[in-house]
Parts: sequence; structure tokens; C-alpha cells
Amino acid sequence: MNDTDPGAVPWLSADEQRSWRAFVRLHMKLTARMAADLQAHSGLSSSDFEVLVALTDVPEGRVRFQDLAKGIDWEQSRLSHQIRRMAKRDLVAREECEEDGRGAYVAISAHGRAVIEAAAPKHVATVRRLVLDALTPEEFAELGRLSAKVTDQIERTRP
Amino acid sequence: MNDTDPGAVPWLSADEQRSWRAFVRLHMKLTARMAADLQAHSGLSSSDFEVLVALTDVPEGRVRFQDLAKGIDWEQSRLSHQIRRMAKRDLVAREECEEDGRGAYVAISAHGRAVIEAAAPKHVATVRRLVLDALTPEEFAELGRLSAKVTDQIERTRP
DNA sequence: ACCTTCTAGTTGACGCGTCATCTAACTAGC
DNA sequence: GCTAGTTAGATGACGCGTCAACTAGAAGGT
Repeated sequence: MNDTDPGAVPWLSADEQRSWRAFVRLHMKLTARMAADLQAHSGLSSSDFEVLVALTDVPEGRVRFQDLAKGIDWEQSRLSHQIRRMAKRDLVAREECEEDGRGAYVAISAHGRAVIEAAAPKHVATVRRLVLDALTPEEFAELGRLSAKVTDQIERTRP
Repeated sequence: MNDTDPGAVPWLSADEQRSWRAFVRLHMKLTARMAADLQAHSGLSSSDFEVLVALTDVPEGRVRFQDLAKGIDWEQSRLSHQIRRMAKRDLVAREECEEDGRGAYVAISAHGRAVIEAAAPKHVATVRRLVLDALTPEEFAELGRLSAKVTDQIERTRP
């Protein structure tokens, strides 16, 4: 925990540390605010939102569990729990799968569709207000570019 | 959910959407990987780590609950739960506060100190490997600058 | 047909974070 | 001193996410 500790793995320089902390701080603040906003305006958690968006992205409004999990990069068990809770609130419904007796579809409900269609524009507005409006278009593009670059590195560096 | 929907709040352009999704994806991947890494190498959660870092940042190694909560920007109740769990694992200890009968200190234990001192260099190495190494110094500085800019905007825009 | 093996999804336990609520102790005004 | 209001922190309930079993159906070889 000491920068001058000899023989230690090099700590971050003051500049690096400042950048890193700014970055971490942004993560914290942004996720917290987006979640609060979504909850306040639409009664949805970020997870609810993510699932509903994925379901409205396919025309039929229903997807196999497995495919949905892959699509949003979730563990399958997490999805199972989430869908159970969402079904209880009538945002989605489980449906049997005729082709494969083990499988199941998760389908968006009419209510779920209404909720997500009301929530989405507010969500976009929040993204605009909190992020897009803070940056020039060039800066925002750069942020995206740098993000992609780091993500690539993360995926290249296998655990 | 439709870009061409007239009268709707403007959705993001294709470019904007690509940048935004890259950014969100980075958040997801990075937090997941960092947490997994920390857990694997040191048996600590990100929360554990954050608390221990805050505690080693003060020379006495003990801080009042309230101050600690403010320092790491946590809800007081969250901290209370977290400290209870950490105390059970002998990473920290509660200590009474003589000056204020309501108050309490949370103090890092010898074991906690050993754990964090082993964990910190590995954590820094991971940050370097996953993020710093993906970018030029200029790019990393730019990432920090943009992060700070957006964070400012978020804090300016009060909920 | 039978038996392994794989795959789809579920479930229960447990750690985590939030919210609302509670207790105890400090502070101010009288 | 007493009382009202505030502050420090704890606690219980509940939703969430992970991990490790577990169930049931599909596939493929014999």
C-alpha cells in the first residue's frame, strides 16, 4: 500500500491513479444513478430492463432461455431466478417448448411490453442527459473507442 | 423501441449506440473480472477490498463508522452489514468509542492487514494488465479525463 | 431396447445491498 | 434536570446473484 515500498509491484503513478480513480468513480456513480432513475420512473431494476429489451429485440417476443442468457451474457441460473421473479410481476411468462421437452421459452407479456415501451424513452433521455450531454460527439466516440479497446484486452487476457 | 418512431424521444444514432454499448460492456466485463480475480487471489470481495483499503489509508488503522461510510461513499447500513460479516472472518473488529457512546470504530485486524497487503499488489497488477496495458499513456489519461467530465455532469444533474 | 453422457433448466443455500424501522445516546432549549 | 429533536449505528425483511447440486429429457453408441 506504499508507493515507495522497494521491491513491490509498481503501484500507479499519481497521474495514473487519478485517472483510474476517476474511471472507477464514474462506474459507481453512473450505475447507481441509472438504476435509481429506472426504478423511480418505471419500477424496473436494471436487470428487468435488460431482459425486457432483449425480449423486444426479437419480433416474436419470446426466446429460449439458453439463447436469452447468451444474448445478454448472463449465467443461466441467474436468468432462471430473474424470470421467476419477473413472471410473478406479470412482466414475462414461461412457455413450454414443443421441440425440446427440456427447454422453455420466456415470452414478454402485454403488460411487460407496455412497461418497457414507457421506460425506454426515459432511459434514453437519462443516458443523453448524464453522458452524451457531458461530452462532445468526438469525445463520446473516443470514449467508446477506448472502451472497446480495453474490453478487447480483457477478453484477450483469459482468466 | 423504434428509431423511426415519430414524436419519440430521440434514440441514439448507430454510432452513439455502438459507443454506448461498448462502454456498458466494458463496465460489465471489467467489474466481473476484477471481482473474480480478487476473489481467486485473495479471497476478498470488491467490497472487502474497498473497506480494507480505506482502513489502511489512515495511520491508526481505525475509523469511525460514519467517516468510513462517507469516505467510500456507502450507505451506513450497508457498511454495518459488511463490517459484521468481515468481523466474523477476523478481517476487522468493532471497537467502542469513548468520546461518543453511540459511535463505534471499525479497526483493521492484524490478519486483515496481512490479507490486504498481499492482495494490493496483485490487484494493481491486474489493473495494469487489463487496462493500462491496453492503452497508451495518453489514451489512459484521456479515459480518466472523460470519466471525470461525465462524473461532474452526473453530480451536477441532481436527482 | 438399454445405458451412458450431455444439455436445459430448476432449486436451495448463502453472501450481498437497500429500505424501513428501531434503539440508544448526544444536544439544545427551557 | 427534563424534554424534544437529532444523530450513530443495528437489525430484519426482501430482492438479487453465484455456486453447487439436482431433475428430466435428448442423443448416441452398443
